[in-house]
Amino acid sequence: MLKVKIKDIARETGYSITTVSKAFNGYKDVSEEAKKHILETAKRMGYMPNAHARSLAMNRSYTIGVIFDEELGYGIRHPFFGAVIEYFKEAIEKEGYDLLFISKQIHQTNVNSYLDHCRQRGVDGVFVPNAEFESDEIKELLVSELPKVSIETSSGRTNAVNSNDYEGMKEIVEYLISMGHKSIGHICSNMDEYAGIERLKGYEAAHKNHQLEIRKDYIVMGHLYSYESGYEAMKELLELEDMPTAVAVSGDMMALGAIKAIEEAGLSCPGDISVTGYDNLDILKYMTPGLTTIGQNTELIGRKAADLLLNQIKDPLLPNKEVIINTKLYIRDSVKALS
Amino acid sequence: MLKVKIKDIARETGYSITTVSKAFNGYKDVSEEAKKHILETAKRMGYMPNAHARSLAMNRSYTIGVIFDEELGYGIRHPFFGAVIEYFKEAIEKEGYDLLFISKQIHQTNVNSYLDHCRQRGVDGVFVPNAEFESDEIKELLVSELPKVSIETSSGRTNAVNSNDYEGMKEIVEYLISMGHKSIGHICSNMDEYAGIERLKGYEAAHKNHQLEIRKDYIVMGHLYSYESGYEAMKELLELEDMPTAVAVSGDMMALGAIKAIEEAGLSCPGDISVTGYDNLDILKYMTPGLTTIGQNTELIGRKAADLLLNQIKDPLLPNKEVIINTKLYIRDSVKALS
DNA sequence: TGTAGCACCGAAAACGTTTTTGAACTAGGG
DNA sequence: CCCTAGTTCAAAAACGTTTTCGGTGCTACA
Repeated sequence: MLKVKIKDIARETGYSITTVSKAFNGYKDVSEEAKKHILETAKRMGYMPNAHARSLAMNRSYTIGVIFDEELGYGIRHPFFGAVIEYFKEAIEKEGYDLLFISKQIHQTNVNSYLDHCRQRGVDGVFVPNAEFESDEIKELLVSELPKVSIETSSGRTNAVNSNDYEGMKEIVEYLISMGHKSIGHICSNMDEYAGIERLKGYEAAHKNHQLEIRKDYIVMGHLYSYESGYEAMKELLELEDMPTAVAVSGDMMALGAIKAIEEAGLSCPGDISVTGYDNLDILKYMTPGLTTIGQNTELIGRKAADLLLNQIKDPLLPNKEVIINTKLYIRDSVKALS
Repeated sequence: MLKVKIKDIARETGYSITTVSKAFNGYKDVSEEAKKHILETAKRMGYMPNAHARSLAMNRSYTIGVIFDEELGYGIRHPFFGAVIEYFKEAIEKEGYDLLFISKQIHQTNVNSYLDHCRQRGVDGVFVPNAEFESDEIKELLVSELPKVSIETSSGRTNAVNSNDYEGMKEIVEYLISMGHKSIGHICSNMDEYAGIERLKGYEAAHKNHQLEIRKDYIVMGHLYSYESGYEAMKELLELEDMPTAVAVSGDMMALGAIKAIEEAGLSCPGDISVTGYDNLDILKYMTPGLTTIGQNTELIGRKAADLLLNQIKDPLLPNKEVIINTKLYIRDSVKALS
């Protein structure tokens, strides 16, 4: 009852297994009549191909593996990567692929590597959103022969899609400058990651472009984009004799923490100190003061990543590509104009 | 080079294919010596089993499908379901299963049903977080023979894990009452969903318990938990001659919208009107006023769902179960005590 | 009439496993 | 010395497809 297979349709229609299979797969050497007959009975009998058998025979699974390790333990809930993964998923689904989450464990096998797991599952390609989180595991994967695409890396080893973090931070700092700010602090994120490095460079570039001095003591480290680290970092800045009039923060959560610190010190944002964020979290538009920030185009990033990967799957000889997606400045109320 | 298979190990060790396979799968009829020899050469040669071949032979894929349709277009980013899926994923991965997202489309086949897709992919079980979103597609799936588990349903057709939405709303409304409030509004969410219905019941139960009148005009509909719908709903309440002193809102985003409406009317929360939310979004703890709300235990929900499903996969005769997970009240500053 | 080409079809090998069945051998008990 | 039971192994079928290769019959053309 359950499970009708090609053989059943062959028997029912009188054609051979070969012909039935061909009818499904668009081969030219099957007559219109046969094709119609086969397709109809297939439908009537509720036939559906067995993906495992198919993958085995074709060495092709129409499955994309996603490998997502990150330090915060957010997993899928990570506001940036979660969004990117969602859009990536939508894009590959449109092409008939399914998304498979690859874990380190695998059933009843002493395999403990992402790469092994991918090979075992026979995925057609891999998506590594957070490739910067460089365990040996990930490295091994990145140098493998599998078609793959990553986000926020730049190495030539993989297809990559990056946010233009350099320009993004440069733009928002120049916006601060245009609003009359001359002493601008920077709360940055981890310096072992693409994003953190690029954003700091952008901060510095904006200063150079406008002949502003870059002060070491105005640059303070945050950690993992957390609210708490933003709060602590801001406290450091507040202790300075000549505090900055504005702070460009490298993440929205950190910016919120920074604002909290400002308010606790009896000051106000933007009244006394202007603050900008980075990420454009969904929730921001509902908060007061509305945080001026840089938004990354997660939708385009996800879609573009899917593009690159799918293309390379279709044509494995395609060289790796890197594309850069522009960011966008969202102006709200957390920056005061200085006269 | 690439792809070493059982046959290669058989040739290398001198044992048969059968014995090699058995060595891997813990069969008793292979000597310790043989087993050791086989395992060692397998490791040396970098062997890994082909999951597709395995699935084909065993009719078992160690893959769980997740079907997630929701009306907001958030997908994975949905704050509640995203979290549940993440914890579910972690739980099944621990048992050696992988998570496969099931889309409606499938490669080169005119299949347009979730159920078909699941069968085609040969998943061992299905996770349907948002089963309440009842398209025919989903219904067809829910009555199928596949092991499955859902969230926020109650039908007996599937294993189900539910938040105790009834008790949750009852608790927070009773908290409002304990703070001296006697006229309490309710902004509710969609009435065609489990959560909306249960929460309204909880609101009413709290009133009955304390002999408070339930006023029809105090209950106003929100839509899809959106900020905007909360804003609009609150405006309706504000137009009443005798406004409530507190409003129990059925979702945090709607609550934020409600607060916005209150402030726009020149009133303050909690000064003039107290507001409570539902969901305990991560971001809330960083906002002012801190929203008093009910948190759902997404971690436990996800883990429990995994439990139920995995158990039924191991023993398909197991009857469907429903479990209820308790919620938790988070008291912050959006409720004023009335004297 | 012979032949080249075309349209249609099927046999069989291949994909890489698991699992059933039974064979060969060993040891132990009578 | 025979029989039984236990241990270790291998042959082969099965899982459900795809794909290569060759075969048949027909048409058209020289």
